[in-house]
Amino acid sequence: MSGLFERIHAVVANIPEGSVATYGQIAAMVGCPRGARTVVWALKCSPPGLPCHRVVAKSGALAPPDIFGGAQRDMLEDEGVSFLPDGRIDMSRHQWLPPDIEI
DNA sequence: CGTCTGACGATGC
DNA sequence: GGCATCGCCAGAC
Repeated sequence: MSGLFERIHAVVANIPEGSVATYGQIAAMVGCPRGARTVVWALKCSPPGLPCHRVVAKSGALAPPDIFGGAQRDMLEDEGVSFLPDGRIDMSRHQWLPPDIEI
């Protein structure tokens, strides 16, 4: 795990179904409290199999439609995530509370 | 080494 | 509460 890059992927891979994490939250978990944008970059280079659709903005807003072809909301709803009328995630219900910090 | 990129976050208006 | 701006970080070139 030499790179922050790989730690970010490890954390994202541990987000359970039915929960979501924010960019800033993940950044903090890997030791970069203000590295939200680094997480964005890391997800851009995310390997296949990584549930990057479970990473959203702190406000509950999803990624732009072209990123997941508009399927992000479907995938999340399929996992049990509920949405507000705004089209944003109900963060108070679904934001991931990590049981243990990933090293 | 300087510059650019990114799906953000906090702040200020 | 929504929008604009600045800040922030790491990897690619």
